[in-house]
Amino acid sequence: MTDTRQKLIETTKELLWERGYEAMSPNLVLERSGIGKGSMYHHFKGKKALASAAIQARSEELIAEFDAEFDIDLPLMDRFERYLCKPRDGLKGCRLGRLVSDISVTEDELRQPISALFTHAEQAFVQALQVAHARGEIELKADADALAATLVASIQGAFILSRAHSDPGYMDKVAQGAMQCLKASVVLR
Amino acid sequence: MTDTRQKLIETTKELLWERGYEAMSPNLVLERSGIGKGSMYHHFKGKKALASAAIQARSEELIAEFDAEFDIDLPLMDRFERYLCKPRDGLKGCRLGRLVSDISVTEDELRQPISALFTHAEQAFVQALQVAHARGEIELKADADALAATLVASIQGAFILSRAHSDPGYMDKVAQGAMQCLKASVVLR
DNA sequence: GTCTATACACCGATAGAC
DNA sequence: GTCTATCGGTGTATAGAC
Repeated sequence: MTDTRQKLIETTKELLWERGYEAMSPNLVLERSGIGKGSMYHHFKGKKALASAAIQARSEELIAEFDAEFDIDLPLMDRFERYLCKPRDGLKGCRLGRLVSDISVTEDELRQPISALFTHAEQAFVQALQVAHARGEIELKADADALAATLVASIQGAFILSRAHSDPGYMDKVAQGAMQCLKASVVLR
Repeated sequence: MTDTRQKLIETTKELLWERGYEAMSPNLVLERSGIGKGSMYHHFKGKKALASAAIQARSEELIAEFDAEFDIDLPLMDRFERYLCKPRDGLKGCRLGRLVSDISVTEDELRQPISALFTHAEQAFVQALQVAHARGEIELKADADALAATLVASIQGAFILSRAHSDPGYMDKVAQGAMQCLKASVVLR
């Protein structure tokens, strides 16, 4: 059934988030989903194919989520604040970003959908800044490309700090810092 | 010999950097170092103890490295620039930061030396900003704590983006962005 | 399509000779 | 202290009945 396939993907998404690629095993997926081994290998060639489908699905999901939150009719700075300061569970890590530490992900082409998500966010930020600038609404004290990458990086780094210190409060702390930096770098006219 | 012990730690540091904790195995350490299994288990109780020693050593090393680069007699902004823009191999990831994605690291107390490194850097940044502020050398447009955390997070995030895009150029891009943000947030008087 | 049984490699760890 | 041999467990994958 396509239902079985979907359940395998959902369970794999969960486990990749919790444990990353290396520490996630097909056996765990089967145990948690209650699906049998034969079913899994009927739908997917192996662990890598299963993870690939899950990562692809997660990427599409997060891109849609991003658009719903950022690509919206609000003043520029409100859009950034909405994105930067939205609630995130720092201790769990980024659903996709956490995976790039796994050697099997960066070596294979499993990283492609992760790259796509970050590219999407960066481009949306650059676009928003450039449009506002072209309209004469803002003056930029920083390069739009570099600023966009830095904002995305800040959030990813916030997850790292949260997990390192085992303190979810770092998400807000960094979000505040990033927001203050952004306000200092973008002069409204 | 204490030499064997040291070689085990050095090899483990390398492998933790390359593969993280989950994907690093004692067998790999032994193979690469040419040391026998019995030796390893003579010096260390097990994989976790070996990794713990390696992480502890790496943390001390990176703290010393940080001090040599940042805690230095230069103008404030030069010190930040020195730290933010120093050459880093983005594709390899942060020698310690990359480990917090591993569930075994964050669950156990292996994360303690990693937390210590980040705390050290954050406090040094806060200290530097506060001293300069107290001396009336700068005016701060952002909270020092939040700014410090954001700078550290940016670098960690830059590693994530570099690996996700498989593009080492993101290290410089984010460093530039962070530097511009910093300059916009810290007004020299 | 789904299940159980099984194969085979590797993992972390131990035993015991030297 | 160091080595080799080996253990029990688990990971990924396959076989083959239903």
